Amino acid sequence: MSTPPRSRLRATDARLPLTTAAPPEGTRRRILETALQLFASRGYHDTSIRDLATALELRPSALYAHFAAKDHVLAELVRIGHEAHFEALETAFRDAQPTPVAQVRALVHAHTRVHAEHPQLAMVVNEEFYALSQELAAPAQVLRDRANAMLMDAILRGQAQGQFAPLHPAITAAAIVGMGSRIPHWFEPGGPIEVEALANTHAELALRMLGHASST
Amino acid sequence: MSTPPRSRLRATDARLPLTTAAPPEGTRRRILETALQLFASRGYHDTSIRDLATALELRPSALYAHFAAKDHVLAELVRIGHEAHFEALETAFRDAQPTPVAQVRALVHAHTRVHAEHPQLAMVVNEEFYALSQELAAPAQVLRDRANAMLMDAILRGQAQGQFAPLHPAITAAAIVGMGSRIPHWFEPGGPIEVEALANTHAELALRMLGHASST
Amino acid sequence: MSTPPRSRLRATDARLPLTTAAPPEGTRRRILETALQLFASRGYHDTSIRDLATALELRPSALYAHFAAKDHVLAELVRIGHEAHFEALETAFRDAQPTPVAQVRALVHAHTRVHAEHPQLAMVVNEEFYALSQELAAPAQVLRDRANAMLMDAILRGQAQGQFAPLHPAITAAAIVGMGSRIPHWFEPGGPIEVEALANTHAELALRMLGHASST
Amino acid sequence: MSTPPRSRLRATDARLPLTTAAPPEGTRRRILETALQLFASRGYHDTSIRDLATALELRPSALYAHFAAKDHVLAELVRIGHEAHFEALETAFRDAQPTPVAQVRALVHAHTRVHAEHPQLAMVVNEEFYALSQELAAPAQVLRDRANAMLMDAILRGQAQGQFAPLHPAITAAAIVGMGSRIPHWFEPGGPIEVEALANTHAELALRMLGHASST
DNA sequence: AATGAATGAGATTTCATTCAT
DNA sequence: TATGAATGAAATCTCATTCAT
Repeated sequence: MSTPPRSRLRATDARLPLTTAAPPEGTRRRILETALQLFASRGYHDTSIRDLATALELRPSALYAHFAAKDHVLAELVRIGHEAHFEALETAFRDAQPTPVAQVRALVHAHTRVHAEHPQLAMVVNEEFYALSQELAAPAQVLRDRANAMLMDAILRGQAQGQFAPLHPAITAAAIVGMGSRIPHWFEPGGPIEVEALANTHAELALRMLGHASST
Repeated sequence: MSTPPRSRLRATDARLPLTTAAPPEGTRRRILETALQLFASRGYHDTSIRDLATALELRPSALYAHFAAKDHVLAELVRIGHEAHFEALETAFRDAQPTPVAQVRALVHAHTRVHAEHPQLAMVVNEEFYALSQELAAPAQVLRDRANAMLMDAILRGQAQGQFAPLHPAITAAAIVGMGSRIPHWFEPGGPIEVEALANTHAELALRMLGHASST
Repeated sequence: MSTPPRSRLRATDARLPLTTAAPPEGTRRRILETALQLFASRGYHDTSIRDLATALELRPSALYAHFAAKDHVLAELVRIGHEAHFEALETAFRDAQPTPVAQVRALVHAHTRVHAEHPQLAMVVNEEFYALSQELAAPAQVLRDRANAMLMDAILRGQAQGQFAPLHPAITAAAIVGMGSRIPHWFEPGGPIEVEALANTHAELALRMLGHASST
Repeated sequence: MSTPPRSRLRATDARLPLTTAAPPEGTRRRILETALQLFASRGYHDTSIRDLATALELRPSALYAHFAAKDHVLAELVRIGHEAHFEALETAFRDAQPTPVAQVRALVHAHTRVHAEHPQLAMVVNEEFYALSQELAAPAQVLRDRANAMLMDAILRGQAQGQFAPLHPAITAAAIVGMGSRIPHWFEPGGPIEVEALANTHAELALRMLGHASST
């Protein structure tokens, strides 16, 4: 933050609610909500403890009653984000018809919804993840790998069963996952595009990329 | 950089050459090359002038004979990156057959090549752009908008001519552009995937997303 | 301060008390007292935050809990000085007989006392005022203008009533005011000249300059 | 100088000619003229070698072919100022009738002229003198003391001869000298007051302060 | 006489954090 | 749970100056 007036934000700086994976109320929750907003719009390294305290109308030292250090706040947000994401994918997968097409559709739909409904969390999870030490990032990394595996697994089963004709499964999977990651960079909640429409469109785009016949 | 031992990097920290849009040699060029590497792997705000000077085996004050301020180094990299990107797209567009399909294929191919051949520059251009003041970012923003317009224009012409059946042109364009932006996050130059293969695959994926008939 | 050994001081470096317009006690008061001494003897621009912190047996960063920036310390001293000066003049004017002669005598007497009793504050107020931005200097400028107006008004009334025969009112006013401003450059508190004697002498000199008949 | 926009100047920043005590032409002269302007309006410590070089359209290192160090530039200006001042006083004294009244009138007239015609030099001589080490200031200090002695001597002779009735010779001398020193703080060359009128007025004010009978 | 590149010291200020209260 | 005061380290940047050219 600091002195030079930065007018452009990376992401919306609206005050968005946290997911249910966060603590329900109290100062700890307020800190997380405010940090989320600041980390998303200015970045972790460009947000100081003083910026955070100022936005909370607290003194910097007060934060240390709730978090051991600045990076623990980020780690908690990253954890919350990954848990919300993973749970959404797991639920979608469990509720889908047990076919690769249905599963990919469900996974991409859920992946998109999470990114569009929680763009700040998605921004922090995707862009500020690398500011964490390996130790603090580890729990999130596990979920990240499992989520990717779910999608890759469905793609490969679909290919084996002849429903998909991917040009290159790994490249295509990266493209599909990336479609979601980019959402907070351009999507505006409350704008002209509905979250549900976006999720459906992304699901169909994924199937098109995979060469699924009926998706024209 | 700071204290906490960060083992994971955001992008390759290999020493990659700059594009021809950069100054040919001398200390200014060395500063840009080194800054590119550091900004790409650790981020602009997590790279200090001291880190940069140390990597260059110079004293911090020596940098100020070449750049007025830290953000001017970033601005120059962002400018170089956008110019290289824009020139690649322009050349590809000019050399392509004058049909929407050929043009989209050429644009996506070029877009992908630039991101895969200059992943550090792509990372800095895409992720650290927001650290610049509006004033310093303005020249790059112009090129960014023009590049997006080139693609969008080809998509809409293809749709009008019946070669494309996009589900939603704006969402699809964002997905296509985003495919490139994500490359430095996962693609390793010199790894198992060739740049040319990646570029061709992305071009075909784009046509599939646009619902181009023969791309199955 | 810096390297070159400066042996000569501009003003006494004795530790003089601040006026009652200053905060009564605490670190903020200590900072102001020490800054006053340093700014008066070495000048604002030649006194670093480190010099100030060293003299206070504090770390430089500790000062920022009390003042937002170095120039805010100067601005506060300038404010205190102007308030003490203006109040002294106002009180003297109020308590004087309502004749121009008595008023000029009272104003010059008070003006002189303030400069002789607070030579460091007078030095900082007169010589370092220009180091402040217009914004920070504004409150002091208002008092300065009002004080000058009080004197000028009395002079012009005395002239209109025939008690004064000034050669040139504006030049004479500048000379009278300047007599006070020069005090910290030569007057030594505790030296051979008493403050009260100096104040009386300056008052009579002012009346002589104004061509007041009985002042021989 | 530096970043914060300082709008108020201590003295006129017009480009005024140097006295004949300065080198006649060439870069050394240009440096002195430009330094005079900057030191007078912003102060010695707030003017950097870079500021000076920039104003001269030279590189900072070029200055070192002409002056050994920054303080040598100031010392030279201080020397020039004191020589011009002392010569003016000496000439005026020599040409005056050999009476205390005529000598005081001549000395004050010359003292005033020098300050009014060279306000920048007067400002630097009076306010930045203290930035010099004792060694560099010594030659100027000699002239300063001799000039004060000339005036004090005339005053005491006039008192002994009954032409002056000073309330306190030392205080009065300080007031008379101070009248001149204050000139650059308020007097504007080319403004409504002529230099000659100012010099005459100051001379009469001095005689009034000294209690000279006919000066009413 | 002037330049470009560099330096070592130091400038002001901000950083995350601690600790007594 | 929060505060005010303080700290040590580090941030960006400027300083006067040097030196090879």
